[in-house]
This record gives sequence, C-alpha cells and structure tokens, in this order.
Amino acid sequence: MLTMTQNIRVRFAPSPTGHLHIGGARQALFNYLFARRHNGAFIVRIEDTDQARNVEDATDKLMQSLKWLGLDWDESIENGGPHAPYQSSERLDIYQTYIDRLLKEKKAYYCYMTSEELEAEREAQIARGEMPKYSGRDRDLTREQQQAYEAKGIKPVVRFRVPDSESEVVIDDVIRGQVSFETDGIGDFVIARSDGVPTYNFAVVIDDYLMEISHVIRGEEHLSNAPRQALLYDAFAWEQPRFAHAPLILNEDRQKMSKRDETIMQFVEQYRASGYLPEALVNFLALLGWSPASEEEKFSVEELSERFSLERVSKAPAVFDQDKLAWMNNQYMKEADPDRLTALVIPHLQKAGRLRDDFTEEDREWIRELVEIYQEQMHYAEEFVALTSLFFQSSIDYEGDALDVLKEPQVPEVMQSFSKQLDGVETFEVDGIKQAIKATQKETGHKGKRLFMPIRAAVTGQTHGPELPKAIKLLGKETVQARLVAASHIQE
RNA sequence: GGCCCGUUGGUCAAGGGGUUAAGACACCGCCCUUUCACGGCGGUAACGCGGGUUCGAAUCCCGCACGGGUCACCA
Repeated sequence: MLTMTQNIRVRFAPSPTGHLHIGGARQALFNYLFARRHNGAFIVRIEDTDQARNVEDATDKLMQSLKWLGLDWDESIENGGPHAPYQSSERLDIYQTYIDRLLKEKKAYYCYMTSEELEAEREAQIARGEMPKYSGRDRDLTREQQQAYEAKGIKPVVRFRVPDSESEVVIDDVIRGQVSFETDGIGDFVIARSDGVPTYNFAVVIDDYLMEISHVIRGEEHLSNAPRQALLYDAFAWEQPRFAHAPLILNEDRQKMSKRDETIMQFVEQYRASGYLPEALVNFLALLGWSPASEEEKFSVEELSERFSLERVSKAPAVFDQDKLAWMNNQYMKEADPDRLTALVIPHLQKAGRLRDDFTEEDREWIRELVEIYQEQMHYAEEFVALTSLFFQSSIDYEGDALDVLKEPQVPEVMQSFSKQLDGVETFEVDGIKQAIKATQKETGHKGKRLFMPIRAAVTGQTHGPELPKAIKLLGKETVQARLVAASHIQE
C-alpha cells in the first residue's frame, strides 16, 4: 500500500538517443500525473551511461518536447535540484564508490572474459539447446589469476554475483501484483563496463536510491530488469521503491513501436511539426493504458492530474490509433483561438508554396478567415493545405460527384442567374452573397439541394466543404465568376 | 527456446460471480442544416479455447492456444 507519510518522488529517465518517442512521452506523462496527483516531485534525469549511443542535442530535444507537452518538472539537468547532477555521465564518481563497495564485500567481481570468449560460450550453449547465460567462469578468481589476465592487457568488467542463496526474486508491482522470477534465469550481470562506466541496470538503482525515488513507473519492457535491480537493492540492504510497469504502446501490427518503423509517426516532434495541439496529444496519451472512473474523455492536464491513479492503469498493451488521435485533436481545434490556429497553419502554407515568406497583414487576415471556416473539420494543421487547395487553384477540373451534380439540367440556368445576381452585389461580403443566392432562387425557382449543390460544385469543385457564402467571399468575385462560367459550359 | 506479462467489437476501453456486456474512435443509416460542415439519433460489431469451482462464470482456479516483452560491456 501507498504509505501516506511518504514523499512521492518519481522520475522520467530517458537516454539521450534521439527525439522523444511516443512511448517515452506516455511514460513521462504517467510519472508526471502521478507526481501531481500526490503533490510529489517529478524528476527528469538523463541516463547517458552508454556514450556510444548518445546523440548530440538529444537531451535538449527531449526537454523541449516535454516542455511543449506541458510536463514541467521539479528537478532536472536544466534547473538542478537537491540531488544534482541529474545526468549519469556526471555521476561516475558516485557510482564508483558503490561498485567498490560491492567488490569489497565480494558481492561483485572482476570478469576477464573477452567478447569473443563470451560469444563462443553463448554459441556453445545454444548449440546444446541451453539458454545462453554467463557461466560464471571468473567468479572465484584468485588475485594471481586476475593479475595474469591483467598482464595480458585485458580490461575486466565488473559483474554482480547473483546470490545462490536465493532461488527467486519477487517484485510487488503496483500494476501487476506479485511477479516472481527464478534467480536461475539470471546470470551474473555486468554492472560496470571495461572502461569503468556502469551499465544502466546499475546506475538506475544507485540514482533512484540516492534521489529518493518512491515509485519507479516505467514501461513493461523493463519488467524483466526489475529482478536484477531488486537484487542490487538487497545487496546494498536498501529499501526498494515501488515498481509499476505500465503496458506498452503497440503499432497497428501489434508490435512494440519501433523507432525504425516509418509507417507511423512516433516522435512527439513529428506531431508538433504536423500541427497537432499538445493538449490533445496529452489527453490521448493519458487514455492509452489508463482510463478514468467516469465516462468523460476530454481532460486538461490539470483534470488528468486530479484523477490519475496507478490502480486504473491497464495491464494489456494498447494499439496506437492515429484516427482517434486525429479526432481528439479536432476536438481541441474546434475550440481553439483562430489566431493560434492561423499561426500553426502558416508555415505549412509557406512550405507548400502557397504563401510568400513576406506575407502581408492582409494575407494573414484572409488566412485567419479561411481557418475559421475549416476549423470544425480540420484534424491537424498540416491537413489544412490539402483541405484548402481549391482556394489556391486558378481553375478546377470537375470530376466525380461534383461533375455529376454539374450535369443536372438546371445547372446552366442557375449558373447564369447566380452570376448575374453576384454582379449586382455592392460589397462582396457574406450578407450580399446570401442575398444573391436568394435572388437566384427566386429567379430560377430552384431551391435547396438543386440550388446550392450546383453552386457549391461549380465554385469549389467539391460536394462537401465549408459554409458556402463564406467560401465564396474568400474566393473572391473574379475567381467565382470564372468558375461559374466554366461550370455553365460543362453540358455543351 | 527459457523466463515474464497479457487476451472484452477493427481500435481505445468500462465492467472483477447474477448486466439487455457501458462509452469513445472508425464505418453505415436517419434527422438537423434551403447546401456543406458541426451536431443529434440509431445501427453493424466483442468476453480466445477447453476443463473445473458455483444454483449461477466475461468475472475465480487449472491447462492449452495465441499475442507481446525480455534474454548485451542498450536503455
């Protein structure tokens, strides 16, 4: 049970290998919500123990994405905190003292096996049908034997001695209940590489302990690491944090989202760049693997913070449904400030060559109005480009449903009448355009679908679209007249 | 393959001994709208299989199947 006297401290501990991944973001979010829910601390710590995999700028990108999502932290590499530094590469001295301690207590030992030897051993085991596992060859080397290896220039790794006295390790997972592992399946694992830098499994334990982390909330892919870490806590006689392994987020093939899979956008940065709203992404992500007790599903971060609980986190993995994300984003776009959306949409228009870099205030105002008439149906900013292409074409090739509509017998008459009425409009604004439509109805006797659809099809080339009078206004008199003329000749 | 986790409609999911097995996305239909969109209403669609336990099992237990994770000097 959660002891109420305890300070809740949780962390998100990514390795700086690239952009923030969707899985990582959900991870960070769960930690963040849990911390806020319990008035605890949310810590962002960089786990860069593997220099080879570290990517330049990755830490900055990670932090920026978290900020964009609105997940503010209490302690981090950026603003420091009582347990600084918050980056493993700067904590090497700290790790060393604990490695030395295990070494001294014979709970860890030097292993001189080369990667070639390890590989050979592994292959032999597999050939024999055994499970590959470190044999423990160097467990009980004498000082002389060690010196002999060192004389050969072999730099040893440090391995943790998995105690023979224990036959199983039990993890009391908040989400999954008790999960037990046989120690037989755990070989003596490496805690420090030959260059002295500790491995993740070791560093994470030291850091979590020293930073007084109360709950380790992370993805299920770490569940099999948990017993190793538990063994380490035991070796130091430290109290373990509570573990909570959240389900994974899967792609449509039901595989763990892989960073190499290009069929799906999986980095937070991609969603930002495509014009998704952070509050929508957060809302959507929170609902992947967690569900509120009520039936609502639209929540701000604050509302989520009030409701989140580990008890309602699911055990089963969830497939990432981009359609639902798009729907969710639309929910937020509908109520977003048009100015905000306009700013979001402009870079995409520029990229598509539809707007100059040095656009005028007038251009901006026109785009804002265009945004307003598409706001209800737009799913994400980038989609705006395709949605509005009819406003940027000089002429339209009529086809499909629109062409069918334009073949109806009343069309030429409606076109000519509407064109004439439009000419009589003093200011080309929505009210005048509405009156022109009304006048056309009077003159031709056509109304409803037989009136609106031909005009819509002629002017937009589509049978679905935004509010007609507004679209006509934004299209401008000349363009509209030209299209009416073109459409009136279709039947010839 | 060993170990571990999981399995309610196509997807997210509620429900945890007695329910007509919620709700959302997507899809289809109808209504609203003089058109469109939004919205509203309705519909199609699910407890992996086999054994137990029980008066009664989607729910508890066991087995199987299937899916996933993990088995690094990666995290």
